[in-house]
Amino acid sequence: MARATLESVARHAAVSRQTVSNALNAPHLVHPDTLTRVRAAITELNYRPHHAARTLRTRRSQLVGARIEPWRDGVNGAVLDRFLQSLTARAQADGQRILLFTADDDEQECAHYEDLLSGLDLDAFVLHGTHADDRRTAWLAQRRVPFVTFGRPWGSTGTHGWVDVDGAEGTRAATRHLVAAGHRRIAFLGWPEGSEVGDDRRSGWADLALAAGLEVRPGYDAGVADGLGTGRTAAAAMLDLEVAPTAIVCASDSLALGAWTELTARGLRPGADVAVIGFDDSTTAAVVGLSSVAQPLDDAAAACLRMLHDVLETDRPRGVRGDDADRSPEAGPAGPPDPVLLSPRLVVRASG
Amino acid sequence: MARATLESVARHAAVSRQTVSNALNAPHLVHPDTLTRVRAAITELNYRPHHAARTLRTRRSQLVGARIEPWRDGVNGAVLDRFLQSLTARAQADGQRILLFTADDDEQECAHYEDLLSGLDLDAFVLHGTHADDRRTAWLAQRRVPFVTFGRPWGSTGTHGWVDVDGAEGTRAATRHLVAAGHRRIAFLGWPEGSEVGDDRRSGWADLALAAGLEVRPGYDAGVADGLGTGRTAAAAMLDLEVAPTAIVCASDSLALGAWTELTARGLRPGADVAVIGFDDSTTAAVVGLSSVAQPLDDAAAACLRMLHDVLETDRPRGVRGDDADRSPEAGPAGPPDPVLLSPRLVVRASG
DNA sequence: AACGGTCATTGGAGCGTTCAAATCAGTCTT
DNA sequence: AAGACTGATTTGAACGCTCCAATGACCGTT
Repeated sequence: MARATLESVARHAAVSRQTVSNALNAPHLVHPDTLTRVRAAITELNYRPHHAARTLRTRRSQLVGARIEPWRDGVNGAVLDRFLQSLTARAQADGQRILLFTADDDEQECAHYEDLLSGLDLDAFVLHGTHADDRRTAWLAQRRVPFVTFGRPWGSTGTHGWVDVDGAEGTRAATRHLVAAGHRRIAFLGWPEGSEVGDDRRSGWADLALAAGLEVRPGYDAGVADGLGTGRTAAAAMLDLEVAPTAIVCASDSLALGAWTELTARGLRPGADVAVIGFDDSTTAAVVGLSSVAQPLDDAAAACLRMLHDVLETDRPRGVRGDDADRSPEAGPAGPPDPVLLSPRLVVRASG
Repeated sequence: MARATLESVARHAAVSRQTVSNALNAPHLVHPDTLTRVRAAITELNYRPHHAARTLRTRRSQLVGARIEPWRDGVNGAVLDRFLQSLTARAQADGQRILLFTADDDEQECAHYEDLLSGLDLDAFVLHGTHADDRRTAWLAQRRVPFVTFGRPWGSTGTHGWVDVDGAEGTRAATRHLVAAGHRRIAFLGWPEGSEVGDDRRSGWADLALAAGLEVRPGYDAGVADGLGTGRTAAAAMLDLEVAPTAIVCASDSLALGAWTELTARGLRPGADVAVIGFDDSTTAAVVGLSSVAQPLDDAAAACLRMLHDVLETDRPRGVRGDDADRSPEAGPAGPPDPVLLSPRLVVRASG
């Protein structure tokens, strides 16, 4: 059976091509009676609009590009994986699709943008892992390509829409929870200074430690590379202090699980003897009973797509070609959408 | 600057549209001198073929669909993540792109196939997580849609191309390694019988235990749901046996890490006192020093795409429309490509 | 009864590409 | 020297869709 086209549906419903097209894309333009007749024909012939033909005409592909990472560390990899999963599900519900690509660095990523834009007419991109002076956002903004980032534009004056999870709020909540449980000596086990995400998470702990007048001793603030091994040795050093902390807030589950391992090795019970709270709520944390700060990845993905939707609406009002110079005046530049900063959720388990 | 088209390139090189098209798709048809001239024009105008237009004409989109999982367990999720990453990279190098979609079950997945095929003209699919009587493969095969699976067609007589990793070979290698190290009482900690992948991994251990005449006592073969907690309790039960095993081969890293945790809790050193070997080579395994069987995911992805390439070549010789009935005779049905069964690699670390 | 106005619908054109057939040299046959 | 053949290139059509301008039909107003 040959594929159904607008033409064949039109013949079947005794109307014109354009009316069928309108029934699909602008139902308010077509008479109710005609509408039902057309819709019947559509289902009967099992018609599906042909994506490529539509793209060719409208310059909209309903495709959103997302980079998949070459493999960072265990924790972040899993986070991206879950984010992508949510993104795919949300986009799908909205008639859009996620197209994957890889790149070794930001420069190569920009080159891929070029390919994907002129070759596949991608509508937009979702970036992640933003950092200060990110050339990717500059590249896209300059060319007026719609995009949003999962991750705020650290430092630089971001003129684009972004969605992020408030890391400081997460560690603050963790620390607050520990304070409420009676802890006064709460340490922070994070990454070396200089990583934006790490510094942010550290600041939440530091804020509350100051505000609550906690007993912060030298050695209560460690910064090591992410990993179970490094986390374990750093935790060991804390426990060996003359006055050891009674709780440790960590910048990642890897570090927290390292601390957890060290505790159990010493015969200490996480939670009962020394509290530990991780970050990212990995499945491992769930299994061993490690409290952790969970990022609302599904909400983040939804927010990204909602924002993208708005950007696409305001940017190209009604199929206007990208002829630069003369943008339709009534739409205006409209400025970037309001950023979204989501609060993470503290998942309390046995460890704290 | 308006986008370059075949037309504009043609004018610039003083040839016709079609010659430029040929220079790209069938260089042997065009005169060497003309070729260089056209190529110069292409680079000068920064021309990129327009994907949608080509798809509209040729019915080939260069797009391959892959399903991203709604989140299984930690281990399998990571495996899929790494596989997708490799798949994306390999496809990209070959001029193809990976398009993501999600589905709650096999039936819904088939519905998506329909959408993706007639709407987006997807060229092919890569499936994973195959099982006996998989309706997805039946659906695709019946409609003659090109696809390969990562995972063999368990039980059913698969008439499609597939790539898989030999799980039995992995556990066999692990067991062999332990035998070589002098172990005689080697237990297996796996999943309940009935899961195809789990049974396969168990069989490798069972094979070698028989062949090497190992001392397999009651309780040396456990089957529990995947997870750290379940693994730990199952391992505890083994260690409590009157004659405990000196080594444990596991069906997953989750189980192995559970066993590992139980060992350290008892003051036993993994490797020195009781050997433990996991499966899937997770990052956690790497960090804690757990030996594990690594799946060659990058090779698997490459094999999938190579196979897909072959299927696409033989199936639609030269842009032939899918008019069923009259397939070009010289190509013939050609049958499914030879399956690829990859051997996993045992990564030996401190634990065994 | 002629006029402007809204609503529903229509036909033609064009998006950028490839296919199929046609053209036009030049070379080899007989 | 006329025909058949090869190789390089061109032209028109088509893929399925949406944009745009135009067409009637029907309404109320002057």
